[in-house]
Amino acid sequence: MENLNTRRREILKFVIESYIKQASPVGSKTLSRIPEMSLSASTVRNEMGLLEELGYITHPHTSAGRMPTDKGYRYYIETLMGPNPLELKQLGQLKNEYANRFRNVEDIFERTLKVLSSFSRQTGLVFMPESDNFILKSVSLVQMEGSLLLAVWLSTAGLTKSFLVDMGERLEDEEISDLNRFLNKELEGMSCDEIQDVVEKKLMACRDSLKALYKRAQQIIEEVSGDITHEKIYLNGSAEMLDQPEFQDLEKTKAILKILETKKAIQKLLRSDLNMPGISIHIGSEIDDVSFSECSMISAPYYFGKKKMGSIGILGPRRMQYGKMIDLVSHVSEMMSLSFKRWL
Amino acid sequence: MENLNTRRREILKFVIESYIKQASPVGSKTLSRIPEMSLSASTVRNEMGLLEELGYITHPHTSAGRMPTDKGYRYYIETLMGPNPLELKQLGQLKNEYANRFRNVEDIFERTLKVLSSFSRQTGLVFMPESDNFILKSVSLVQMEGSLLLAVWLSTAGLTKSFLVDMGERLEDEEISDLNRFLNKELEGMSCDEIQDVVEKKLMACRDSLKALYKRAQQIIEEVSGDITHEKIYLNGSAEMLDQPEFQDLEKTKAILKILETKKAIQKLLRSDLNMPGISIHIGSEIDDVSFSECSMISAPYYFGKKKMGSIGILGPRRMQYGKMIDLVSHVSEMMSLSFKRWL
DNA sequence: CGTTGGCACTCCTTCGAAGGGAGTGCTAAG
DNA sequence: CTTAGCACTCCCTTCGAAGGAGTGCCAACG
Repeated sequence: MENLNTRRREILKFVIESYIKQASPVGSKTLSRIPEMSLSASTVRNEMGLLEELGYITHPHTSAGRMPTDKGYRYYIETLMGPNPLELKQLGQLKNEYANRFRNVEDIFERTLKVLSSFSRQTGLVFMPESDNFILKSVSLVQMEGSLLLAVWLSTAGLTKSFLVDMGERLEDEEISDLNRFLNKELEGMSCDEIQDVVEKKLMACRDSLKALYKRAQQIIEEVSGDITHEKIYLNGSAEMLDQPEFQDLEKTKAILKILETKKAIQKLLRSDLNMPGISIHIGSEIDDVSFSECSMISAPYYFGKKKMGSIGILGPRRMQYGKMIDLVSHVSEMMSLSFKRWL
Repeated sequence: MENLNTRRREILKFVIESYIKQASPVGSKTLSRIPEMSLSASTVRNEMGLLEELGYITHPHTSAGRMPTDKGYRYYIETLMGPNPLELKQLGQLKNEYANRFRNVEDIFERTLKVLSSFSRQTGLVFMPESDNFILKSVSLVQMEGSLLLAVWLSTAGLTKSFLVDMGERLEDEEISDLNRFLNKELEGMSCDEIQDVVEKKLMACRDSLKALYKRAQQIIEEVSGDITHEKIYLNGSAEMLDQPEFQDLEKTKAILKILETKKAIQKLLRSDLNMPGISIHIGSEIDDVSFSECSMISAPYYFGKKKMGSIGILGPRRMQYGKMIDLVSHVSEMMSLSFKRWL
């Protein structure tokens, strides 16, 4: 990698930054004109030829200027790019979005999604994995019509999920409240997986006087089974980024929109990013779906307390302002994580 | 309206149906070729000229065939269109999607959205209005860190919403369960609006011995205020319909996608449709946003018991198979409503 | 009088050729 | 090593011609 001397790095940097700004290939003449680099177009051409040979830049066709490759972008992000944080004003607005206390977790997710898309003007991503992160805080049972019972599960993070369970016969009010107490006592603080695995043993061992209760409890838990949480992913703001010139090609754009709508590919990527520490960046074809060869994605985890809970990110044209976008995602993930602290 | 004799109606019908199928203007020669209508192209031309004068069809330019106007489509739907229900196979698949019992309301919404978009291959719409439909079934209070209490509100329809409330000081477990019982007893069966309006009077009048409890209750209710429900609208499946030829124009397509993403316009339309009985159809410019001049929307209400709860629908190119689509929306709304019956 | 064939006309679409422009690669000289 | 010059390549836009589809109108026909 280190076969680039200062001048070549300068040239590469300028090519990339100019391309990010202008969205059109940059030629040798343009470069020779900038005062800091007092070189003739011809010299620049030689250097650019070399940079192309090394795979950092490329040509759409013979008589066009140069534009960065994935490798070029990556080198730029890792080595060339100076600090380019959000402007203070933007950062202030961003903080403002998280200034009010949130009354429930759903609002945090919603706000985060909106913030990501509106500040980046690209597609915002919020991902919550199917997880052992679901730690049961409480269960509450509500009598419904006939033999039906509604079990509302609440996680420590404040997420609720309800299940309608048919108990076979209508329970007495008192039986329900006994059951309620019992479930809460036995299951509180357990993770999703534990509830399934351990519950049988634990409940099995309970005192004979509670056997009836135990049977009921099992009935409920069976119904709920492994389905207390499931992966969720939210996308927003795809339309606005379509104004970028890379989305001129109707067919390609449609393909991207279709894949975004299924959410699968993005979901997979965010899931694997969760295993990485810190911020992940995928550039162009590094996203394995061909349709995204003109896109990049930046993601970062968010935390519930000390525990990684999920990840957020943005997806936009490969030609994006990486510095600012990385800063954005990183700030948002931090502020989002902070917002959870009331629930701890 | 009734200035159309049989032959003209036949011609209009054929023009519309052919245009729906082929997506390109239909000329007099095409019409004269069909055996049922043994007329010369010239005669057809005369009739078409008249139909155009009456505003049922139009010309993109002099040397193009005819295509329906909004008025033409409406006349077609209301008068010309024969019964054109879903095929039995499709209907079977549709019913199959609702064959399993749903374990919670969110699943019903999710499934419905998916069904609408996948069967129509257009954008599916599910709308839940901010409503007096929220009838409180139960509240459950959960102790969180410090002085925080999480209040989980459950509606009769099985929707939950949670609110984190700062009580100022940490409550005793017993106090919480008293409060819990109290709230449930006093508020159960009340609508969203009533909770706000009546609660003060009702709680005010309570026995002195409960005054402390009352104060606490009020604290919680204030926090929750009018925000127990808010309007929700879900869209899905916009990408697939972009394959239709009307979405060739990139700029127009972008405009549509942008407006779909804000959801506002659609939301407004669905809201007003709720006041109509039965199925609503909006054709082209009848949707007041200009971007939708090439689109139509079909919506129908769904019921929770006897009560209108919200509406669902589809949005697609104006050139759609109205018969089948109306049948689809109507079946889905019915099946969705049926799915709620377990909660009643 | 409704129906029909004929015909001129309009307008869109496609195609290819021409011209201009931008940028390159190579070469030779400084 | 750097630079100026130059031929070359390829894209993009413009333009006009050709072809095609469909109309509107007119005159003739039963």
